[in-house]
Amino acid sequence: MTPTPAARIADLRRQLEDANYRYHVLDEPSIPDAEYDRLLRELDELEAAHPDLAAADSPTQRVGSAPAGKFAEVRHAIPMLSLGNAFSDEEVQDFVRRIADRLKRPALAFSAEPKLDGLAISLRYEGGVFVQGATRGDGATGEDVTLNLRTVKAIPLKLRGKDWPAVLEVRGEVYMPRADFEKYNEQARLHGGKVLANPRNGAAGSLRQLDPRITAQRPLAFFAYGTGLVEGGELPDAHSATLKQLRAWGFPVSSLSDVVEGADGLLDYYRRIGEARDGLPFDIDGVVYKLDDGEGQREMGFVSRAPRWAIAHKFPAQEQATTVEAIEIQIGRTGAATPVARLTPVHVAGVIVTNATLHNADQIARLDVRVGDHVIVRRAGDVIPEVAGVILDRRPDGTVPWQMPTHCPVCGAEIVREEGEAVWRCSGELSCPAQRKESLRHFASRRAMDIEGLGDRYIEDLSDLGYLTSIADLYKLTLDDLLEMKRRVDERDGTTPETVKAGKVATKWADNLIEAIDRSRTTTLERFLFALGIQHVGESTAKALAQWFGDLQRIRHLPWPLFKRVPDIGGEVARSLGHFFDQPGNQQAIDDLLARGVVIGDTHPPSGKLRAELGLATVLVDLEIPKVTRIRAEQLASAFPSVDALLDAPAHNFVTAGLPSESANAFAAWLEDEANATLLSRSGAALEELLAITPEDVAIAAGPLDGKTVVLTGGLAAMSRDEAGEKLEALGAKVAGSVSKKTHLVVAGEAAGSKLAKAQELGIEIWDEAQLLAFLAKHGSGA
DNA sequence: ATGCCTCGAGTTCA
DNA sequence: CTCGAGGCAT
Repeated sequence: MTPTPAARIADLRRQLEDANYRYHVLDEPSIPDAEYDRLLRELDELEAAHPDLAAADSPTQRVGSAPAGKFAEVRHAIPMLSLGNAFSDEEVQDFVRRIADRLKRPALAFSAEPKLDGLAISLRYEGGVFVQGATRGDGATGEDVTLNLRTVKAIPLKLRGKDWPAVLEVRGEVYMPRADFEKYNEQARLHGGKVLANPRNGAAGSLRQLDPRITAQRPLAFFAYGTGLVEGGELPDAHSATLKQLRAWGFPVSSLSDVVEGADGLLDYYRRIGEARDGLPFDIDGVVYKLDDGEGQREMGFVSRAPRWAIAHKFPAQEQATTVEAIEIQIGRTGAATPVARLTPVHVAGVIVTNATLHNADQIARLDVRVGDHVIVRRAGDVIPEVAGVILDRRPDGTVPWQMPTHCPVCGAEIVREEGEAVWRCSGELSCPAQRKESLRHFASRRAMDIEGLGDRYIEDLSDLGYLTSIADLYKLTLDDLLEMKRRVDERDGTTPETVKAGKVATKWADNLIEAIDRSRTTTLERFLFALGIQHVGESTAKALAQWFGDLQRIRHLPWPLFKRVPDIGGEVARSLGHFFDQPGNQQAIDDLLARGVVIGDTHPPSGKLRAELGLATVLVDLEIPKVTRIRAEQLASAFPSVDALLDAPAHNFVTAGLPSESANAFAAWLEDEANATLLSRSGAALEELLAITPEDVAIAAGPLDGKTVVLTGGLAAMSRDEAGEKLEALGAKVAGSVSKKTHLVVAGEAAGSKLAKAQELGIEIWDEAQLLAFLAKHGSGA
């Protein structure tokens, strides 16, 4: 028999409330989401059909409709207190000692719980029904956000069980679980909505929405941690028992809450939670300790607005709010204009942060960071601070969206962006002092020419005073130049000249620098190529070029298409190389370097592999001639004996060679261009030259690690990672920078991080340092 | 075209 | 370390 509507409604409400309770309080979902939605819809329809049976505490009534004009003020009957903070073990021990002294009791039990990074609120229940919710505000007065809080499913609209006080105020924290925060932002980004800065701000912003329907869209959750006013009923004396009671009434209470004894117990709890911190589904900024027994609490009382019986023990902050004082741009070696936020200094995770990169203009636009904004700076797993988001609620009036300047702040040249690229670049090239300095810095760096002692300061001074205009000038510097420079810097800055102060010792740095420069004169081809700072040519590409071509003279005059024969060099990198060597200034610099004594020690003939790769057909393909595909190139190569024959041939001969007229015409048209014809001619000549040389026999002794890809991570004690890499390469291994499916072996040193985790995930063989050393020793290259 | 996998480039602070 | 993008395999 069908139940009466009233009975069905009551049944549905009970089922839905129960599902809510199991989901949010017990953390044990009892019915699938779809089933929950179906029941909710059925209840909604029944209530609509029977308005007389509607009720404010029905699960359908969480989302009201009309947006309120603004929030009313709510005076807290019992103020919402703030807590004292402890940042060190000593402060916690002091806290415990103070209580023990005053209460004359040595053994003290504390209720300890994680301190959620959310928003403190107070919930008022009358007769077991939720009637009002308010923010903490200044502690005495908050804002009435009842309608918004009703949408938070973890907050019961009606208490469970029985024997609840006539009036009950429950205090707790509204927060946004991390996973939901990520999911929400992903959606927001996808649909161009507002991205939340972090979970805490997400929760705060959501509760302050004037339209509860918006709040209902936000994934908010709640934990209860205490009570306020209680009338017409009693709560247990101990805090831990109160939490238990709250849980029974239907409030979510953190399962991490615990009762511990004494200072040692507290500190142990702190460490336990600290270790679990990263794995928790929500953000916490510390733990809270409360004296567990109520009588003791009453005896301890308050200081101003904080209880003497409780304290918050904070973790070092991973995130901090600060303000953007300016957004400046920095010009890199390649001219890349990187915006950097100058911040009001803040402590984040142990260091003072004043700068944070904003990556590029797109990133700024995405976050909409403006000068004057309050922002959140994060120093997460890694070391480098970043701006995680903007606190829009606190944006001052009159800010304007940031825009990339049109001209370089250093040299005044235009700042331009290549089609489809994310980075803007200063077009000043080497006429831009910033780019020149960065080139010098790169040239002198450890992995390039390795000039010890030529730090940023000297590069700055030497180039500002005109001693260094190009990298080649380095090898022209004399001791006198350095001393003169130093004297002029002292004069300029008004500092006391050290030469006068300390006599002979002060010239030591200059001697050392001259010697370091001298030492760097003897180098390897790969270091030299890397040091030149050619765009897209890093260590790895420089090494490949050195191995394949073997000689700077060959490389510096090579037409760009031939670079493409080297694995991992494609059109972009090849063109970049060609462009670099086409600049007379660069060729001059190379001549100067060689003339001033730079010696490249490891010149050798091109590799045999290169010869195998070379041919007229490949050159034609590499030239990227429109409509000339591999097949067409091969037809041309077999019909014409040489490049010269191609250049002399009339266009119709291409058709005779077998090309369709479309390709033949395109090729002929391409050849019309003088520059193309020259490039083809030069490529042909280079090809013949290379083929004429007997290639180096690449008889590589079979190493134990041939064909294996190895990744090094973490710190090693016996040697540096670079050294270990060299030794592994000597045994035939390819040393890669990141772990992927293709990695065969990961060597994990001290404090290995994400790469080790990834290796474990992929089930890749992992060695510790001892295993590595044993292996190296066994194969004759011990430490 | 699409989706890895690498490499290059840029960055902070003590 | 992270992001962007070049190179290459599918």
